[in-house]
Amino acid sequence: MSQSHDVMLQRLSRLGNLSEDDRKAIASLPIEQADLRADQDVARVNERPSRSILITSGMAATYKDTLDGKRQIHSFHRAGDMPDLQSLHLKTLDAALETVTPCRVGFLRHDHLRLLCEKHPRVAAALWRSTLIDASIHREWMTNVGQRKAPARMAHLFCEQFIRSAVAGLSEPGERKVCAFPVTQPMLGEALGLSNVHINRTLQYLRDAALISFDHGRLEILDWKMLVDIAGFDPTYLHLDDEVGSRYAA
Amino acid sequence: MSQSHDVMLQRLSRLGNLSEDDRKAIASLPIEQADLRADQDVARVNERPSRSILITSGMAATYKDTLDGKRQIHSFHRAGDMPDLQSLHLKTLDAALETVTPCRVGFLRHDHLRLLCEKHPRVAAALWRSTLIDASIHREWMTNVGQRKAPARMAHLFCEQFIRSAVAGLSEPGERKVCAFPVTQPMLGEALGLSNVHINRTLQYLRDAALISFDHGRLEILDWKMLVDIAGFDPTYLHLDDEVGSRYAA
DNA sequence: CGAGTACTTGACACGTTTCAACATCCGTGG
DNA sequence: CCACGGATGTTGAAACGTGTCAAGTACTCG
Repeated sequence: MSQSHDVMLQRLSRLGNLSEDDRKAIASLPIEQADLRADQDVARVNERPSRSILITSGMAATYKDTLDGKRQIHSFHRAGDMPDLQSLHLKTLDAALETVTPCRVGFLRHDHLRLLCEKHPRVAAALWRSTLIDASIHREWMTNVGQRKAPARMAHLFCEQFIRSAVAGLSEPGERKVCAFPVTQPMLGEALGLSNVHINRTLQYLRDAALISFDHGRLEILDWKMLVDIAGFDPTYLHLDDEVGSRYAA
Repeated sequence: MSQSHDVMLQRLSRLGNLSEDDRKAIASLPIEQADLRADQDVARVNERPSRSILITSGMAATYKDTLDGKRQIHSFHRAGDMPDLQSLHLKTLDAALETVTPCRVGFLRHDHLRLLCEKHPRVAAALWRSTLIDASIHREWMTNVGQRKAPARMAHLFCEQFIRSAVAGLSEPGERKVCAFPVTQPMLGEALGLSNVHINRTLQYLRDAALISFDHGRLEILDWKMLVDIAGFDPTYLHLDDEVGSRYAA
């Protein structure tokens, strides 16, 4: 059992009620591991992959380029995420995937996954559920970019990223709300639909209000309540377990 | 076999290769039909539904309200769409659903759907695929709202809506590109993240450029090539069949 | 040490929102 | 049949948020 198996088992166990048999099937799934450098294209638009990727460690992002040279980041992914699982049932990739930091990834062959799904309906349901949560996050981002002004939009992203870090067991231990968020300001802009200049100024605004600190890829949330308030943040869309979710409820 | 069965069979056949046995199973799925008036809430955020909805005729929209009273429309749905199919594997609804026109809908009980999925993996795959296409559309909308200016954004929506209408067999026959798109200008604004005033002006711009006509809920695309160009539209994200898709390719 | 990338700042331009008023359409009841 | 009311569409002017341009600083990596 590789580190990838471990990460995948943990994630799927949280996504559904698996039997011992299901777990064994996952554990014996062939996974090819690889280590990737930062800022590498992992999958490109219009490709027709025969395998999907599991992030085992590090951070990656999915995005889409516009014809006129802009791009929109759709999501930041951490250990346990399967950013292009959709390709299991959609021939053509409609979004690209790149590493943000150095990543360890696992490659899951589609034929193996399909067999697994057929024999283990609960695993299939968990994987399906995973893609449904991605869609839910997309809906929230659409709402974020479409309806909120820069400060709220950025605050919202920070709230989400901290929770996702925490749930993946990656936030720093202790009282304070600290996690890695190793993105540049231009990338923040591409995620939020704002220019890098405006990102810079909005960051200053949130910093000056003593709500967050953010540098060297490290995010600390100094005033969770206030940040949630500014963002209009409601974690329902992350579809966390009831106990986990209530910890971050508005 | 009700009209809803008919619509569902057509849709699922297009989403996957079904056997005769699969088709029979779908045909014998219990579906409760209902007729709804326009502007009715069908499902609300935070509900925990035990059934999903199939649009059999008419148009509906999914959306999300912001805490400060704005709202973002996530998608417009027509015959064959299952706008809250996600609830099959996500307990809590994170988006609401309302009718835009009078609709005939079919209610699909989750327990029946789960049984169907377990016994008919190809049907399961088709349903899963359907939710994955929704997610893909979400990604494109996020990109649209985040990166494109008003005219391109609106042009993009019109391109998509015409294709979805056509694929559902709802566009008017003949050479000209005409379909029903029965939404008000304020609703357009909620879909595109623009104020109703600006929607009005952008509409005038597209009309004056002789690209579209749009009134009384009827959309005609007068210059498809030019509209696609302005929008930066690429239909890949709709994941149409190869033959159908190439008809609208850039 | 040098070069490129990220970050920061200021001034200005532009797209979009807001506000307010008015026109038009449509269904309903008098 | 017409009068009415409410929602929808239209217009103008001003305010605001965000983008663009340009220049300079500070990192980081080779």
